[in-house]
Amino acid sequence: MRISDLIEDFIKDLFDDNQDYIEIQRNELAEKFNCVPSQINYVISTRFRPSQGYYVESKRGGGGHIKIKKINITKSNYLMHIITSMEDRLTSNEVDIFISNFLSYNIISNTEAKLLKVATSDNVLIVPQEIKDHLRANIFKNMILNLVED
Amino acid sequence: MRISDLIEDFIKDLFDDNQDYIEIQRNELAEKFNCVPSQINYVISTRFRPSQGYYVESKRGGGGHIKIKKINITKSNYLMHIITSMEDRLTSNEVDIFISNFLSYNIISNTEAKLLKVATSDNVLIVPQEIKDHLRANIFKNMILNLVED
DNA sequence: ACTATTAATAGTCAAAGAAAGTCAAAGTCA
DNA sequence: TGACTTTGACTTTCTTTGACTATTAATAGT
Repeated sequence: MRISDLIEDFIKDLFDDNQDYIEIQRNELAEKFNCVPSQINYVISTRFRPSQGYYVESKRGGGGHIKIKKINITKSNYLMHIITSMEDRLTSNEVDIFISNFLSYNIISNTEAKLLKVATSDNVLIVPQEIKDHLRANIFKNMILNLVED
Repeated sequence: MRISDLIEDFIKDLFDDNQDYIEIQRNELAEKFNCVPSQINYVISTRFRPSQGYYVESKRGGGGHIKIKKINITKSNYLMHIITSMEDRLTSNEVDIFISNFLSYNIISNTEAKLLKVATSDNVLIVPQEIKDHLRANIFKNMILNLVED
């Protein structure tokens, strides 16, 4: 498994039920995973974006830290937030993150997750590169929209 | 025996009874068989198609891999039969008919029906007419494939 | 107290690395 | 000859690394 994935999982595990935010120290975490500190930034910027339901703030200097907040949600709020803040292009990587977030928030079922994943996966969308990410975003958005009311 | 056949057999042997999917690394496998990496793609695209009961996804970059999922056909002959006999083009009308049949046989839930419908609907598939029905068929097949085992 | 300096953090960005994908040409075989 | 297979050059995507920058807190000087 990739280091970035391990770090992602580690951070997500830090959230327990009552916490809506967690704090980490970049260097400490980097040391734990034996990577360069900037890899933590990479993980955060690819997996904890606002459009993925997270809000991040940080402080430098002594006692500095990175604070990651989960946006507070009901199912339909959350999905609507995702839809409205989503770009009109999506890579399959981004979709993966969305889906894993949806699952960890328990707002979709495993079957629904699979269907979302399949309908937007690179192998299935047999169209030219230039339009693939746009098509993917469109399919994804519309599918989610249909999950909102359930 | 052809190299492609050997690779095919090798991959199929990786599935043992409890696994429903396996992961390979393209370069590693190519090395094992002393062939160019792209031959792995050839094998996958000719021998592990949806109509043959396989679903494939992959990831590039460090830690990348190819994941092949095998559908357990005995569980749902009906859907598998549909998939194998389906043309590689589908109009949205045809999709509607399939879906309503699935529903009346209680093979899929209402939510699943909605997701299938949306992901293949004309408005959502923003691609040129000439390729729309083909894309639709591909999405539909792969989605159903992933419903087979639930 | 007020300021200057140093140490402790975190951020940025681009290059290098590690996979996998594509496509078409060349080869093989019935 | 025509379908299938093999090959390889080129492309794309994602991750890892590291040099350099920016900010803040702590500490030392005045």
